[in-house]
Amino acid sequence: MSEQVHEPRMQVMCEGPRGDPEVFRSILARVGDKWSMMLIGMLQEGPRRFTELKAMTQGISSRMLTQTLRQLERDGLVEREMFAEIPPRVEYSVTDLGRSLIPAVLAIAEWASAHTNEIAANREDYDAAAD
Amino acid sequence: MSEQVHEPRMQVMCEGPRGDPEVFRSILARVGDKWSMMLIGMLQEGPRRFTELKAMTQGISSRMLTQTLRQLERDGLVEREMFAEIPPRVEYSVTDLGRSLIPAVLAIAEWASAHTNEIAANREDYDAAAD
DNA sequence: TTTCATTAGTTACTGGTGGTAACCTAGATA
DNA sequence: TATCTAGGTTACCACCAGTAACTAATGAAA
Repeated sequence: MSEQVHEPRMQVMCEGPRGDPEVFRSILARVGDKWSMMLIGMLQEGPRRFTELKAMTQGISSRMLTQTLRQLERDGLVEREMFAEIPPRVEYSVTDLGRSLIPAVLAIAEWASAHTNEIAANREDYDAAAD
Repeated sequence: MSEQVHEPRMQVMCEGPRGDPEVFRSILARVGDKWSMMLIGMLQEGPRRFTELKAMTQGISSRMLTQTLRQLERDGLVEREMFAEIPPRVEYSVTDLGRSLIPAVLAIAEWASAHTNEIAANREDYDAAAD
């Protein structure tokens, strides 16, 4: 009776995807993750070594870089190739699946970029109004 | 010399947006947030009261609902209207800014939905390979 | 032969935050 | 007097993102 029917396109946001909702959530969380999408962006240009990525991603720690790359690898968005050399060499590259994610992320990133100042202003107003 | 030039469209993901990078980051983080986009999706159909939202968003606690709505309000994505009645009545609605975010989020959500099973399989393979 | 440098990490620790359960307010109702 | 309602707040705990420091293995340098 009081049950509302969601628009079909919104359903994916509210009710759930075609698979496990928890996996779905974790994918969205990965997009919002501080480092993940930055790394995917960097790897788009070609394979990179651990130290290169660490240098490009200024501010990231070894632990966070390892952790983020491992998660991306686990999801199949990034590939890791290890060479048995001394000193060790490891190359990371983005997979086709990872590449296919980029346009969608770019859309969000561009919205965010376009509205960053507006939102910053909203926050200032809100905080200022808090008497 | 060895400096690589990023594609301009990727720049927004790696280097930064047109505004404060921290604000930009926090916007991406909000998209990845467990509840935020779900609430925006629900409010798209029209204004909702606190208790309605709590019932629709199964699993959320009062504290988390308050907190998430406050953040969305602070960013200017959601509006809060309070009526001086007893018992109190509060209505939340999505703003134009909030509405403008939806298509971009939908693109991500649809990618996630389409690849949920593939990624779940990748994770199983990865975990199984961990000897 | 004792250092040092290099690469790709790991380990111990800590602060912030997501989440639960219990409580609060003010008036109407029984 | 006790209970119900709506829309929260408070006290509390557990987990996890993030930092700083350390490590393994080897070749080169002194």
